[in-house]
Amino acid sequence: MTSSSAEKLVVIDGNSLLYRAFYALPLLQNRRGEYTNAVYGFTSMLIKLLEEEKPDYAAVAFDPPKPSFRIRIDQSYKAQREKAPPELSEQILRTRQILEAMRIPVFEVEDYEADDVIGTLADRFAKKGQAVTVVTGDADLLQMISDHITVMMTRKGISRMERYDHIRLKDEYGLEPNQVIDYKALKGDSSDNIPGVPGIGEKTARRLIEDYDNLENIYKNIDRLKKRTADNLQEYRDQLFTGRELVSLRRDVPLDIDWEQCRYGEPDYEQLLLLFNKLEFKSLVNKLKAGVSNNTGRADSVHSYESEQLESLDRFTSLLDKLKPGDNLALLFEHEKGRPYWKQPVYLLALAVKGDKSYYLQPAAFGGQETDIWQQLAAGRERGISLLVHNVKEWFHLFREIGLDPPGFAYDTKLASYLADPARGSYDLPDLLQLYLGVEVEQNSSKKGEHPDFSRQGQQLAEQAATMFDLRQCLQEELKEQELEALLYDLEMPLAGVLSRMERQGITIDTGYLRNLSAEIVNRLNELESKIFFLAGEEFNLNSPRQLSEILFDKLQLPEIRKTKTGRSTDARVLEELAFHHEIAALILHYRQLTKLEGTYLSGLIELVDQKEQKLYTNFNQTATATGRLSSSDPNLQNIPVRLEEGRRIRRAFIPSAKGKIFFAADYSQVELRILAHLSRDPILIEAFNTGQDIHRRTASEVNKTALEDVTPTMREKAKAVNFGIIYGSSDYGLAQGLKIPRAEARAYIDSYFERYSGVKQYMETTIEQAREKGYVTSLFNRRRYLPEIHSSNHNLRSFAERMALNTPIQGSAADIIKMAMLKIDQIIKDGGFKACMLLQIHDELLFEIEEDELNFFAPMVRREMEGAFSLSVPLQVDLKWGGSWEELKQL
DNA sequence: GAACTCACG
DNA sequence: ACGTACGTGAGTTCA
Repeated sequence: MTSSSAEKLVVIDGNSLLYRAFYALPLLQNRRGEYTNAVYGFTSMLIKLLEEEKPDYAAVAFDPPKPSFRIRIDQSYKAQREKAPPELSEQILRTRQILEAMRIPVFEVEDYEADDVIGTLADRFAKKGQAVTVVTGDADLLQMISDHITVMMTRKGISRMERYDHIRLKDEYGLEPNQVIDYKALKGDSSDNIPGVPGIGEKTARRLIEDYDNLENIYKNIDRLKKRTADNLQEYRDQLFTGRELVSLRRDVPLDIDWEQCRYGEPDYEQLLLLFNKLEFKSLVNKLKAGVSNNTGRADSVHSYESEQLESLDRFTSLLDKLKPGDNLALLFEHEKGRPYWKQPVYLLALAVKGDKSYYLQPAAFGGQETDIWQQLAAGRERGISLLVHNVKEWFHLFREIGLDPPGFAYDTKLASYLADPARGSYDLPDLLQLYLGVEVEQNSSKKGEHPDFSRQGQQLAEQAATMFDLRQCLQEELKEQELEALLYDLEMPLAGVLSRMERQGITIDTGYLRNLSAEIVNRLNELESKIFFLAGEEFNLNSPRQLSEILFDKLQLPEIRKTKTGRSTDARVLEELAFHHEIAALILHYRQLTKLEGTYLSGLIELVDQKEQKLYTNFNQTATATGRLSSSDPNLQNIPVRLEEGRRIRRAFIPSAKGKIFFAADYSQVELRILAHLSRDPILIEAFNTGQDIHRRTASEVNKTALEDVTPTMREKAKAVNFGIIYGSSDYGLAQGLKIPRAEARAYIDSYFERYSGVKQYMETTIEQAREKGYVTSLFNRRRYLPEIHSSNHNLRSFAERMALNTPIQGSAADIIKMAMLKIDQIIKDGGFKACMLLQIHDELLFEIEEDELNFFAPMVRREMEGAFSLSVPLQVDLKWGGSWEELKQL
């Protein structure tokens, strides 16, 4: 028996556990499409084992890729065994990386199996009089059991393991450890291709061993056996002894063992966390973190959560003065509530010094000296201190608001994490800390109206600041791997500066005009409402689709065109149908149109106009879309009506901020189709753009196989819809809806398109193929979007992912290009002494307000920079317009 | 908070 | 047999 003072070795049968994990768990994948089930199962078994066994030493053995010496004893040994499926083999490398991060040595010896290595390790360790636990799913290893060696066998799935010592072995199998070999040789093993002896199965083998102890003794007493058994034993004697040789573990594998290297201590937490995050093992990340903080002394070296409030400017100054060039400072702050957010006072600032303490302070408490704080931070940057922030755009705002030039910021964890995975829902710091580091930060628990506890909030923010260094480390490695660094440093981070200027500039609104328009629309709404109620024969809530559908389909018995998830659809397309049956439908359509205008764009916008400046301040969100586009919110100025005349009148309220200024707009023409031409290298598409043809007309002529001159307006309209469809991922159903034609006809258009544009067809096919292979697609600038559902067995989800795979490189590249152009133009405005201001970006269009007399210089510059932002295999074309309001822009 | 509808590119 | 065009944000209703 083992004495309590003895040290313990855990030695693991790597292949056995990995196979077990693989088959016990469903085929899990991470969002990149990498299979992870075996790694996950293996790792969680390993962690559980280490927790329970608390070994002093640990080692793992793997089978080498080539067959062992046993193949020379018997050519058919393991011959029938199938190769591991690729979904499993691709997980071996990751498993080894995990073991490396856990600092557990891996043994793999050519010409020997893992079992032999385990036998040798266990034997040598046990000979020192110490305890060994062998972990496996393979009963062969039960032969190792001794006073010093026990075997943990995996059972059912991955959650349970059972320990075998010689008592349990005797109880369950009726065997002594050294009898395991003879027993198995007798009964055979189909999985290792050990034939055994015909007619002898588990029962007989067990009885024979029980009665006669070993093979030699069985043969000595062969006369006492049943004739049939005896005959078979005689006939298959050679085979039986060969089998025994195959089953016997070697305990003399030539190994140089340095036991100190096997000593189990601290894993490399950072490396392990990084791996778990890549593999998306959320529960293990949490477990690891929990383990880390339980492990006393370790928590402090991972994160220092100590923070101190700075009560005076002197304390702040001396803190900054102590910092040396190359030091890192993480910064977070919080505004008071209000709009626009960047005009609100900062009530809390938190700082963390890398490798040192963190601090928080209340800038307003320093009286008139608040500006000094920001000045000193900027000066710190000048002295070579790296500033690490989360959402650099807010910092640009902060400095501009107090009239300082913003310093350079070294890293933005928000933008970095967006590039690492732009489809994620949230980029809030606490969420990222949870996701990447498994850190559960205390969230501000003060409820509305409750007085927030400043020091508590300060400590929370300081704690978050302190963890940003580890977050940056993770993100830097991830971005380097994905080659996203240029996109971060040269595009998104500088763009944040441009966006902050645009947001600050705001856009002037003619509120009086908007109010008049609102009044007019409200009047017309009232009239419409009365007419509708009269036709319906009763009053009801027109804004409720539910009540409306009761009126239309139950009371008026109009035909139900389409269903929604929960009821009968009443959307515009349905109402257009119904207009053929009843005059109420057209009125409702008009009502809907006007309520939208009134609610969202008239009274909705008026409320948001800054009274003092008569301006609207939008937010350009840089981390909102999965494709790389910007979005605009509070208010959204990227969806101001333009298509219908009635809505277009809203734009008349958007005016330049002063006399002598005009609006100037520049928009890319057909940018997405041009990008498609470039990406697909389709000769027809390229030629059409290179010769400056009307692309929809050309498509119509190709698809209908008619001469360009014979294309009718209807044909062109349909071709336009087809071109849209192609960009969106082309489905016949979608095109049919867009064109209001039968699906078969839509199918025919698409087929005809792909017949002519075979380059596009091929591009689509290879794009989907690559998405499947890699699990993601990329834009021109290497912006990446993961599409985990491309592997879904659900047809619907998979088709969605395939259309995203087709659309994202196109939409994303267009976003890359206009962002690049914005950077260049912004730079030139600053350098060239232009008074122009960039106001809005609407995906393929930029709106500026400029001095009337600089139009002649400014316009060609903008065209040059936008068209030259990136060189495609077709020209980029930019159309220019100008005017006195956003409504009346005339072609330049 | 989900569902529906609708404004934009 | 399936049921969808791609990407957003905002207002309203209703459970």
